[in-house]
Amino acid sequence: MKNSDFVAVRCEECPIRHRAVCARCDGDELAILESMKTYKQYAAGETILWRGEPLDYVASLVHGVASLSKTMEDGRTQMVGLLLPSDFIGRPGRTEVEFDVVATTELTLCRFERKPFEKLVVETPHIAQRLMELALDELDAARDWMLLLGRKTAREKIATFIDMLAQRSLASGSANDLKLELPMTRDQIANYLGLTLETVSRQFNALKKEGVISLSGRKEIEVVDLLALRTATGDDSDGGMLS
Amino acid sequence: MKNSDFVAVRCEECPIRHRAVCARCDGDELAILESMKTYKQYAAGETILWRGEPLDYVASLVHGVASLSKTMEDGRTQMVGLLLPSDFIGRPGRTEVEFDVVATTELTLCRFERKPFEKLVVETPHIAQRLMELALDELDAARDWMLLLGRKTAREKIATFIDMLAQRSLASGSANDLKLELPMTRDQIANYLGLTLETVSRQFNALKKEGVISLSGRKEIEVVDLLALRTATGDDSDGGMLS
DNA sequence: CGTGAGATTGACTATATTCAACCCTAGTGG
DNA sequence: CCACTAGGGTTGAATATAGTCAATCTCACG
Repeated sequence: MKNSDFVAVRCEECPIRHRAVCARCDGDELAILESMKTYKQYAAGETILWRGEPLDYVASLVHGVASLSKTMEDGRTQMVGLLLPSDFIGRPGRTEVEFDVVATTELTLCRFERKPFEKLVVETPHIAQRLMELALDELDAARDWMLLLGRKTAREKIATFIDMLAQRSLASGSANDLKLELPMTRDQIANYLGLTLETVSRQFNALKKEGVISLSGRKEIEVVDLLALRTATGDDSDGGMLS
Repeated sequence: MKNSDFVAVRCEECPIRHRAVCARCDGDELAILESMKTYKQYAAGETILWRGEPLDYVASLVHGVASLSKTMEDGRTQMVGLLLPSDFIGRPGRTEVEFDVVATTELTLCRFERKPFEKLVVETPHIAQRLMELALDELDAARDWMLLLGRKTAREKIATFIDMLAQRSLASGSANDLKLELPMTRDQIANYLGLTLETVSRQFNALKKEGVISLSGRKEIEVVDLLALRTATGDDSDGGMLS
């Protein structure tokens, strides 16, 4: 489904109903959220929030992909998070974010005004609990990424990145052939992995030459040899035989 | 104060009373925690929790320093968090940790059995809210560290590390000369910064040669030129003039 | 005072970056 | 319908930065 096809839906039919911040809500709670929400679309490349900008809305990502990134004075940038459908933007008790939030694909947000939402969080343990879980999931993801950034080789970084996309594709139950669409340009992938875009390109083509993946077009990847890919991530010695 | 001198205290007199998970608790809530808590000491180098081990206790770090680290099959390790006094170990809804928790100095924990504590969290919004804040603080710290790991040079990493220690020393109100004690060995610092211990050593001595810091003994550092140190972190162009 | 873990230093190497040229290809307008 | 163009991607050569391996030093401790 293309993002531009998206139209507002009732919460009960929302594709992220069971995973977003509203996951634990019962009917009454959902009705309140329903009355508060507004949808907003963004085009690929558009900045959703600038670092330091006051945070008037919080939101759930309905579909599409967004990135969180930090930039140094001299222009070096590092992506510090990747937001996928059901992920949450904004946090209780903070009035601004200290990174940029950018749409890497077309995307749709389900937004709530921050102030009323914060009031709702206090009154609704189901939402507070789910927010806590989401924050802890992000923390786990950040820590895995720290290991990647600090200790993995370029090859392992690329393999880990592709494997992550593959896992997600399999988990989301869609076609279980391993054809993936890259949600980012080489440059953005480089910023995510702490590499340069040239190194990203070289490693993609090295894996292709070895027959681990195949590439076609700019954003299509197919995983040809999942076992070899797993081995190349450096994460485990058995190439993921247990999964 | 040496850790070994620490003896159990009443919560009201606890050094981390206003920053730990109990920060928002009123007298009644504090009385409940008081009745549940037990103190436990660890020696420097001792492992507090192994990755994957079942989590029977959660705890606040009363004093000393602990580290969270992940290790790859081939032995490469990356520290993914540094725990300072008032930081919390363990999390609601998870029965194990997926990193090792190690004491880098002598330290004292204020422990609670996990099950009763989780029950208390549900019944006590003051604790749940504080846990959320602590989790978000950790998330911010992790993201800053991702920028460091992914994009900073060895020199910038070392300067950032020393600056962080200096900030903390100033903040904790202790003597405002900039003499610091390193809470870790070169090897541990290397694991924190995504470097090798040789590179850590070389960069420390380069900064010393340039007169930015001075070193004496194994763990004593003095910041001689804070402005130069700030500049060397790469974080801002003005060397921190506004602070 | 001796010992050993931790730290330093040096020489060499490897990996990824930098700089530069060139190549696709999707989208545009003639 | 085709040629043009620009943004993204690839490839190569030279370089730089941090890693590796190895020898030596030094401090803190018994």
